[in-house]
Amino acid sequence: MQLATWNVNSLTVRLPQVLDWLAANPVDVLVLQETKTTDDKFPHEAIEAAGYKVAFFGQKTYNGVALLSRSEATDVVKNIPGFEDDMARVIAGTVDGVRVVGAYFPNGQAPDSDKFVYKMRWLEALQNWLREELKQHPKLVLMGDFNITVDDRDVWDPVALKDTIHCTVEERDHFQALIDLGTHDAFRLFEQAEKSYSWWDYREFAFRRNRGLRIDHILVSDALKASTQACVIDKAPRKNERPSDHVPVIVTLG
DNA sequence: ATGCCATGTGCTACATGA
Repeated sequence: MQLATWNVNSLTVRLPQVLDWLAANPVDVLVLQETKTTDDKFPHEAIEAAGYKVAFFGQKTYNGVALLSRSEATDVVKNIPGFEDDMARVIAGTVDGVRVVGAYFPNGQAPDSDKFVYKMRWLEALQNWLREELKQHPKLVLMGDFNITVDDRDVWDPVALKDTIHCTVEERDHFQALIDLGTHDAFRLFEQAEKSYSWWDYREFAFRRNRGLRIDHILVSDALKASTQACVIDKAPRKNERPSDHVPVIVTLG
């Protein structure tokens, strides 16, 4: 079973690239972030024609998430239960016995901003919900755009970016709290090339210079760790015309 | 210190992203 996550930065713009990518990478599950479209405009027919069931949860202009799967997802949940949120950031469902949680974590803007306070509240709520989800569904995958670098290996210039957004101790402590619930950063279960990133700024030729961050992650629960066979970042779509600034991350479960 | 680019809205500039 293969599962993937991709922040597409507007599904309206990126739909042809998503369909091309799925044709070349026929994963069983793909979660999308930043679809940036309302549910009435979501391109579900094109996705279904490509052989995928799809659950989606969006809003105008910002955010928006989707869960594409070969088998239809059951027990679909949108956003974090009990956490009041104007923003469409989470979609979860059970696919082939695996609980899949796709999430677009808040950006946080700057460590001294109101948006950072919201990010911390959101992370706290996610952690509390995930603790319960893991009890219900030991086989769980949390994946998406975390907007957090796990450690300095995930940062192209850790000195210059020390304590800036995505690199603060507070954010990394929250990431560790998710790990402490009984999950594993699938990417680091395997040997990886140095300077592996999942996002590069559109400006300053950041991709060509490999000035990026690894902020898109896949966490597999304890019960899935032994069957986790590979985790890779697919940089190829970043070379497309009009690329997303993020690329897909893929995990293979045995 | 800011914009550098990209997206959506729709204000022919602004908010947001990371």
